[in-house]
Amino acid sequence: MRFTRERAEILRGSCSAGGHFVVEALAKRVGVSVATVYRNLPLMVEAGIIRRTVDTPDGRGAYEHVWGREHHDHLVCVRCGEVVEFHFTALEVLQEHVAQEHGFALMDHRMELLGLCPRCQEEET
Amino acid sequence: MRFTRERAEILRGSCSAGGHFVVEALAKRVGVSVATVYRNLPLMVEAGIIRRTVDTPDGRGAYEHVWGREHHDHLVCVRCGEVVEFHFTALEVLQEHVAQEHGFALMDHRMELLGLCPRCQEEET
DNA sequence: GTATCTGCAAAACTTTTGCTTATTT
DNA sequence: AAATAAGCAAAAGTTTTGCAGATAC
Repeated sequence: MRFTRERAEILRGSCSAGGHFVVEALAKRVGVSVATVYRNLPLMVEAGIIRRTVDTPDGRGAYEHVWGREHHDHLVCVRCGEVVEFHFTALEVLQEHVAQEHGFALMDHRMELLGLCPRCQEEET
Repeated sequence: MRFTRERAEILRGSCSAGGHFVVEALAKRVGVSVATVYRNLPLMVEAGIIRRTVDTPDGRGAYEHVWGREHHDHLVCVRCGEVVEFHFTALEVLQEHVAQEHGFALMDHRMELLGLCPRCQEEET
């Protein structure tokens, strides 16, 4: 496993822009081909540096950089698309509880809360 | 908004097979073109009859029928893909709490717990 | 009868892959 | 030097769309 310029760029690029990205934009931003990004993403996901999120309403894969960051989940505004990160330990404790109740060994989770952000609620008049 | 044979088939078909489906399979099963399924899904999602889930590890859109069913979320086995539905009110209460804390008007959520199902844990020897 | 819907085939996109050239070690 | 990685371009998939013919109302 080599440490190439492209991999360095992908890592660096995935940190900026709030850590959230879609493949095409990232590739363009850091000047690496999409093929290379697509080939490397699974490795980085495997390595725990990046994880796949579910943020895009359209079908595109969205990812985020999680290297050295606290785990968090997302609040997403269904109107304007704003994404707010949150972390709430009690939720995770209950998730663990549910998993155990069903005999599952919990490894990860994905959670998105969908609603209207404060700004869009006002415009909702 | 007309009630066509195709729409009836899509609704009927979305109930069977455990209520979970991907578009191509549903279309084939009920004998309706994929184009028609794709055109109708958004309407049915809007109507609250169907919702988009996140079950497929590959990029395909997965859906489930939720008409008259209790709300639930999913435990997914990362090895064999088994899906178990669960509902745990306390989790939802906390989600509402988190949303309010950020000023969001919560409308929906998606949650998947990923882990190893009991059977795959045994084989994990 | 007319407005709405369906199916087909083409188009638009996203993601994967084969192969050649470049680069890391 | 050898083995791995990148880029390009083609391929494989999924989802969307234009249009002609069919259908519900």
